[in-house]
Amino acid sequence: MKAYASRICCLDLDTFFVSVERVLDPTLVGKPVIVGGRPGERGVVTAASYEVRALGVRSGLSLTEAGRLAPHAVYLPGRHGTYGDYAQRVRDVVARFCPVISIASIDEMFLDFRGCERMLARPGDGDADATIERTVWSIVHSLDAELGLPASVGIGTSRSVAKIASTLAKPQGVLLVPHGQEAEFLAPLPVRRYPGIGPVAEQKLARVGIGTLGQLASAGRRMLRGVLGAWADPIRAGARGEAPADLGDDRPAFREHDPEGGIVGSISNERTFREDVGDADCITSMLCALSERVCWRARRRGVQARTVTLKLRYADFETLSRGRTITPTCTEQEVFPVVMDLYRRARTRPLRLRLLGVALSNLGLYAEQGRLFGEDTRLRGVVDTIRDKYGFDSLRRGTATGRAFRRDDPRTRA
DNA sequence: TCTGGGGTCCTAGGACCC
DNA sequence: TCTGGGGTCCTAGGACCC
Repeated sequence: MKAYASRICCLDLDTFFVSVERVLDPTLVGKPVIVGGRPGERGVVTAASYEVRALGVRSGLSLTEAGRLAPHAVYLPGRHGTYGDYAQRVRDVVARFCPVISIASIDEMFLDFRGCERMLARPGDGDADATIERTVWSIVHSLDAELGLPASVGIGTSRSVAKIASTLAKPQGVLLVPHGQEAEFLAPLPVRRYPGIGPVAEQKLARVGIGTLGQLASAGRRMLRGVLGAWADPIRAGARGEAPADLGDDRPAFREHDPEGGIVGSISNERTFREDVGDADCITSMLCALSERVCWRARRRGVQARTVTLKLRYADFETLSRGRTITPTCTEQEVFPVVMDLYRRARTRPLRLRLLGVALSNLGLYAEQGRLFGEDTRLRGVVDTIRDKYGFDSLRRGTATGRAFRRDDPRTRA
């Protein structure tokens, strides 16, 4: 039996948040549903059912605009903990069919069937592609039958092709791009379909007369480098269906750690105020809460951060960030003062604020250190235990000011 | 009609060191 | 004293994804 020609599958859950809401409340089936908040609120659509997509509502659209386009839709605030639980159930189902899974996001994952030939093959299968397609349909049917969640799958020789195929397969379909036909498959598609080409790159390409992936594939190398920079070669190769140069395809299935032993990634929390804020106490309180939250998440992951970054957005949407590299930490006692200092340096305009954010990056493995012992640590251990069980918001710090971290302040005791 | 929140990755300039 | 280049780290910002 011949081996699979580097078969990668992209499994994407259709309108995932809406689908979960419909599982929990079947009366929503067939109705126009928008997840993200209520019209008029500050925020955007995070998921839109097909019924409202027909009206022009897309995820990312402001709720105000959504309210104008679809005033009679059912608006739901969203419950991300629940969506996360369902995402895990989906992964459990998929894992029964495919041992190598790479989680791309809450509603999307990549499956690699290489090495599973003997395990999957059935007498009726014509060839390897038929085996894989049949297996993928089994997954789709299982997700539907066991969880009530529709999914679509694209199959190809690279992540990019598989991903594009999965979007074309919707709703609840499977699309396989045969090996050798990638370029042909991609050629008529607009460049924007290619993962990594966003609005800016699309505009740049449009200016030099490139609108489709076929045009991009046959564009001159030098000219393309002038437009896209270092991106040009890998994207051009991808558009030609050349999998080895395809962006991101050499990524390991799970990238928890980098080669140096550090932890890849960052932890951030940010908040847009319901109304723009100028009050100093309110700002300090928010920075305190954000510091506390990111540190709690860092401790849960067992990591410490070497970089703390403050994000600030003024009422006129001007956005800036200020960061600092510090001795690795995962405690708000150390992070909050840095955040406050960064804030004082960043806040140069008297204009009210729209958003504040705190991010931890440059993460490393947690090492219990001497300075972490003491009453603060024990208290934090208790607080963390409760929060791990009931969620971060089960406990709130009883303060609205920056004095929260003074050791002698009784309100510090959560 | 203003534009969320969680991320990843890349770029580019300056500091600093050899 | 002047003149370098290369490498790495730090910082800020931006494109992009879901």
